[in-house]
Amino acid sequence: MILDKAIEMNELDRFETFLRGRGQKITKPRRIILEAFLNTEGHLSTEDILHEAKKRDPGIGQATVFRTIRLIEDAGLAREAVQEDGARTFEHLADHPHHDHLLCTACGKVIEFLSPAIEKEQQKIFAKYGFKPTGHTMELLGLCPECQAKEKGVQ
Amino acid sequence: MILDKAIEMNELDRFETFLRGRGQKITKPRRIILEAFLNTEGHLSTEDILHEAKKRDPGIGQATVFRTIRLIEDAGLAREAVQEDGARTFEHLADHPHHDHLLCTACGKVIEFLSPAIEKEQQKIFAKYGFKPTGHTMELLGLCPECQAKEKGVQ
DNA sequence: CTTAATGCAAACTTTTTGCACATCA
DNA sequence: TGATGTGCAAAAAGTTTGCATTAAG
Repeated sequence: MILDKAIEMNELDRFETFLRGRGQKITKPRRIILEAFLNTEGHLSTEDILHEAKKRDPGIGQATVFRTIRLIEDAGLAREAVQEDGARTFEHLADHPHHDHLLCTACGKVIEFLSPAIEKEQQKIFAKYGFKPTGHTMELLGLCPECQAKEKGVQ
Repeated sequence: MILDKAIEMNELDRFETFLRGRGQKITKPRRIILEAFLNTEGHLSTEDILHEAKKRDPGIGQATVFRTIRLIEDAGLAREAVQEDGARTFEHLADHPHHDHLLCTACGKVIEFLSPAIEKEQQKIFAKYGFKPTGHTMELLGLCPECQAKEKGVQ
């Protein structure tokens, strides 16, 4: 708990520094929305974030959530991660340097992984086409062991 | 032209077989929408597809486009490829077995590539977590050589 | 105090649905 | 002919914007 808090403070600080740097204000709703986002694990939809924020302060409006998510993204604390079904979700970035996703198309389970071999190959692709890398996303889709078992049982 | 037509007939056939297999009907709007989609290169938005279909038959409604795109996807002839900005686009699949994308975040240019080394590593990831692979998407984001040059010039 | 941010509601955008009519098998 | 599909328009979702009020610096 103490550790969690420490990480969160750190991110709150980063967010505040970011806002101050752009001459923007540090407001209660912004702090609440960031906190709601940081304290919830996984891939959150805008709706999830609104819901979490409302738990903390029911007066929060969704417009503010949308506006603040954009700020959190700009501050480099969140990344939009589009799901298979096209749903827009956001994931933490600061305490999650970089990873790719392996997801189960049946139950929606998400496993995060990092493959240095793949990262290296990606750099080769960038170099081959003369691109300056700025980022990448990779999603591997499949059936997790549990869902494979379930599938066999049912059919 | 003759070759194009041959490929297209082939895909139309596949689509018709798919529909027949599900007891669904092969209608003029469905043929027109598939044709509009197949004859336009690149990554199409739903709007693009509607526009192309309307060129061929102005009577086509957007609801039919949405309903038919889903069929085309289900038939395995198209894949949804979500763009950086969250826009929903579709790309051909049948004449385009598999590839990944390298895209320029400045001008939106898309380069398709295939890296056997990456494909092999991906299989290892699936195996490591016991997943049965069903697909994957990978997008590398960067600045293309032209936009790098432009950036230097301006700044 | 001054400027920016908020919450609400209305406006937009994109996608889906209901239904009377048309079309395919 | 009977079931399915179509186009239209209305409804739903999801997101953004305008504006009077509130709050931060």
